[in-house]
Amino acid sequence: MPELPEVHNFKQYFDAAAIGQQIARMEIHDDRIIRNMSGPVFADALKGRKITGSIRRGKYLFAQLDNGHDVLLHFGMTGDLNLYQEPEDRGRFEKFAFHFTDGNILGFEDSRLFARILYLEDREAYIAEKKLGPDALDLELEYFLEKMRGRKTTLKGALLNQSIVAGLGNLYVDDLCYKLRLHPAARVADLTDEQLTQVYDKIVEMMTFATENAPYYRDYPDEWFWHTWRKEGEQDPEGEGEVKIMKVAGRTTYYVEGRQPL
DNA sequence: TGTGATGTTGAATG
DNA sequence: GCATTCAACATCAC
Repeated sequence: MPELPEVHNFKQYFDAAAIGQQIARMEIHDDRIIRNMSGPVFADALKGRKITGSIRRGKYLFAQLDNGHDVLLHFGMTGDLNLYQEPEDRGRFEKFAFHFTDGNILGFEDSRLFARILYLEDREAYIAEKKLGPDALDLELEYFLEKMRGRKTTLKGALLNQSIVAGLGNLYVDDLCYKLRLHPAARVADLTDEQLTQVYDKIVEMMTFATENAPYYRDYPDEWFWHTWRKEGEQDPEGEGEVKIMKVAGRTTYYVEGRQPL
């Protein structure tokens, strides 16, 4: 479940489990999600290292090592972390695990293998190469307006583009469009600066709420469009129309016909 | 049995 | 070089 708020939760979990820990050894069951080296080379690079901190940018979580390098943890669609002590508590989908010197084990699980794990000598160079945009919580209005103005793509397509803003995914973008009564397939170029400013404000508001209330923000289901009632044909709880499904930017998209006119 | 899934990417095209 | 679109990735669960 990884969009920005979920990765924020992963960071909190990771920090509590791993900061200050030394890696006694890595256990690797399947190295297909390790994208820039083989499993044995990855394990060798990490053995003996200490974890000193972590940095989250959008959906990317960089685990910092005591040699100045980083391990990038990107959770894909189904990535997860699992801290345990006994081998029998290993998750069914664990792909590799950090074995710390104090006996704790931090497993990285991923059923669908869309996660991306990279050993990075230069985090900033990687971010630049990827053209990864600013984290949604660090977004500045002027930057956002300049990046968005005149784009020919859809509103949803632009908000999913991690080089404009890092952190939004399919669910939160639908949520944002619903809240602002904007159609996800609206052309960005057709939106006014005033509308783009509303989008900006809503991005910051939603991500701030979710992270400040982490990990309990899901206890506020009424805050989230997708959480409680997202099914085609249902009525908008605010009485403005019927839920419809369409493909936008290649993703299944839910919106309320009438409430979100094109 | 078929279908779709909270994401990214490389290739193709404009 | 940039912007945009889209199939492909691999597996599981309903």
